[in-house]
Amino acid sequence: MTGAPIALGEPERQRSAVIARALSDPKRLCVLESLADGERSVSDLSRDVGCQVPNMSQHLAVLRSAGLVTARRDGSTVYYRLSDARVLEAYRLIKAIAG
Amino acid sequence: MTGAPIALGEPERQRSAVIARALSDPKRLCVLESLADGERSVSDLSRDVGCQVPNMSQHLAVLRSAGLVTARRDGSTVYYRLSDARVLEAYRLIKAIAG
DNA sequence: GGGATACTTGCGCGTTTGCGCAAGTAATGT
DNA sequence: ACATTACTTGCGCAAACGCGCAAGTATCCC
Repeated sequence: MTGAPIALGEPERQRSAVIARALSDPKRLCVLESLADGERSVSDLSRDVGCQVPNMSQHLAVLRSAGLVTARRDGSTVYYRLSDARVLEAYRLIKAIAG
Repeated sequence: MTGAPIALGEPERQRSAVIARALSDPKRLCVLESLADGERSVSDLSRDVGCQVPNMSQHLAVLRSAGLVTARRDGSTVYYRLSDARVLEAYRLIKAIAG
């Protein structure tokens, strides 16, 4: 027995929370918008979003560990792309709710 | 002119970020699940989720200020309900992405 | 190997978050 | 008025976040 009220499905809620958290920063949303057109390098994104490269790298790490983006290495540059079209779906829905 | 790269649509991204942030906590997601069946009082939710009443009140304040839930007072008890069906839509999408 | 470019990681700092607990407000009943 | 129930708000603290900056790793070219 659990003892706790609604322990069932907790790990699933936890993973959902991680995804929502990844979406909870304007710069990261900006990244998703840029990636909507296709894959981009870290420096491209850094330029698009308007932040320093290390900062962008950290934001991408958050998105990546939430499973929202995927990295592909080509030579010395790393290209990121959306790992799932539903991510944009979710963002659009949230924007719609935001009105 | 802005000077900053992608300043356009920033306020909209900000509002979207606030909504995503509201969805980024397991207990708050749990609240949404409870509210999916209809309105519930603060103490009901506190029991469902398994936390203290003041803590629940704070979580509800986050959801409310993000515009995801609405409060209705009946006598001394306050009932909360989802303010928009699309909120559940968004949660379902996120769960789907979480796999 | 040496140097340049592209990205990641570690560190320090100020801000925000979630929590428990106490105190405050609001409405009901006696 | 007093007590009770229902909820909100303030406070203090530990943990997490976002950021800038320096240092590290990786890849390419000469």
